[in-house]
Amino acid sequence: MIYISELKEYEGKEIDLKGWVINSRSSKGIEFLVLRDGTGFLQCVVDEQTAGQEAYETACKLTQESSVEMSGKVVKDDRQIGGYELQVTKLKILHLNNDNYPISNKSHGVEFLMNNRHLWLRSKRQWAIMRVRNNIIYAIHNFFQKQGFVQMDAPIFTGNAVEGTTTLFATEFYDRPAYLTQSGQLYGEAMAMAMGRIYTFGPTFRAEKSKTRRHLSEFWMIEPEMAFFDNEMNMDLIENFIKSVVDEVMQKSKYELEILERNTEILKTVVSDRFPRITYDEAVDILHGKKPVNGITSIELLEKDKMELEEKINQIKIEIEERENLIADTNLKQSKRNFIINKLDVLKNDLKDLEEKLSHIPEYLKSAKEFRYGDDFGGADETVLTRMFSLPIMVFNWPKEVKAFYMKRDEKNDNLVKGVDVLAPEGFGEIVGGSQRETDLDVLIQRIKEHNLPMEVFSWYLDLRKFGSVPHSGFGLGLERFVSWITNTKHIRETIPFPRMYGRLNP
RNA sequence: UCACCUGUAGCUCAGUCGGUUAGAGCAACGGACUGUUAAUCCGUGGGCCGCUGGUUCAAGUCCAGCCAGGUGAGCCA
Repeated sequence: MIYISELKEYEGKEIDLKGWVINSRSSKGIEFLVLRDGTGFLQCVVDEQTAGQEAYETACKLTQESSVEMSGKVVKDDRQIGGYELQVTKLKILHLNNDNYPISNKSHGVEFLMNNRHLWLRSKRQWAIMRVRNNIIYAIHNFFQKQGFVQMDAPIFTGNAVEGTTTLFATEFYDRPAYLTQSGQLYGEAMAMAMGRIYTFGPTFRAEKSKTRRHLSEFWMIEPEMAFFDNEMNMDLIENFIKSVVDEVMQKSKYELEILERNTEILKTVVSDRFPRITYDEAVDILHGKKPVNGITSIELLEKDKMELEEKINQIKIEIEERENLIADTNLKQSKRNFIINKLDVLKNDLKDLEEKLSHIPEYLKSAKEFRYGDDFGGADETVLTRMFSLPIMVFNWPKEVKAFYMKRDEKNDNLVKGVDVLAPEGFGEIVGGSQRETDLDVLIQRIKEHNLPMEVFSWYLDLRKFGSVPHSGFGLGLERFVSWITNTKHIRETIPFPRMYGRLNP
């Protein structure tokens, strides 16, 4: 058996394939079947003349997502997606679907697709996202393993909230209350003191009732932790890591990124250009419009975006009016009229989207202008900041109030901690949060008290500062947010096979 | 938890000022067409207008409550 991904080795040869029919088109005496086999997509032509009457009649019976087995000749054809097509000589049905396949080749709403997630995964776009996800996971392991990091698994059951801020999923552990982990970091620090450099790669749970395109209740996180690393080295590692993964994925997932219509020019600059590194103070100045980037301030850029949007909206409104005048003509042929009405629906949807975008801009402006020094960045602020750059940006030196207790304070300014957030461009927001960790026992005890955290839970963690305490740093990367950005998928729910989010436990 | 938006055929959506028998495209089914790319063209079937109550001579349309979903805020990766 041959897979579609291997076709270029079999040009002109007769091969056997197995797969599912995703679409069929017919003409008299000729049937076009689009086949998928998990490795790719291929148009198969069943011509009554060459394949024979029996195969042709079988082909005519086929319904969407029926499974088949076929033989045929591989022919180069530049018009096709993969560059090849199959001229079928033999065709056998493995399973003919009696019921209609729910997901058609037309548009569907999110709720319907999510209810049919188990079938939706077969669709081309979902297939491509999952393949890229796989290559990202592989590239992540590759990067760390090549450098000698040790992969470790942190426990999923935990006794207490690590940071005390987020809501955890409560469960039960032999009649005792327990929680599902929200981070493996503290355990990662312990392992780093044993192994030098480690990384975790596992599930993380947050019981936040957020319903946004950036949140999941269950997601996968990569958390490296390195002994003898300060925050500078940490930032260097983060940047090299992201560059390396993006580079590898671009090489391995060319076809998938093409299906996803990903602009790879931006990804190329991610690999080649240095990421902007700005302090929290500088980020605030940018938000306030005091500090221009590439000759333009945030306020000016937003005003420009607003004008461009308004122009587009006007254009669409004119188009809608023109078409409405056309269908007012009662002599118009019915089919022509329907066609125009469909086009109108599309235009109205576009208009709705653009108007929604436009309506957010005043919020962005307000949020940016009125941002209070010392606060954490909200979604609107992140959007404004990343809009200023085309590369991921690293924001470092944060006010201690908005960050976790374990972050190392800045020797030069006691109000700041050595944390770093990486914000992905193109509106994708925070993908990495990291920091140098506090190494001083007394300072750490003080911080735990300040954050009102239960001291007894941290006794083993404090041991790490009692015995051979060393400077160390680490970070956490949200896998699904990373996949969202690389694949240019607006909603995080499409980047994991079966998302668990507020209001969604099935399928 | 709060704010805004949505719920009409299997799917995506129209439905004007409350007024006759509820509309289209796609999908399904039947037919035409020998190279289609979400093919096209002709035809057929398909409805608890989210649920409950209210206003009215009359409700898909107006009002209230509930349910479900979407987007954002908070929180975060």
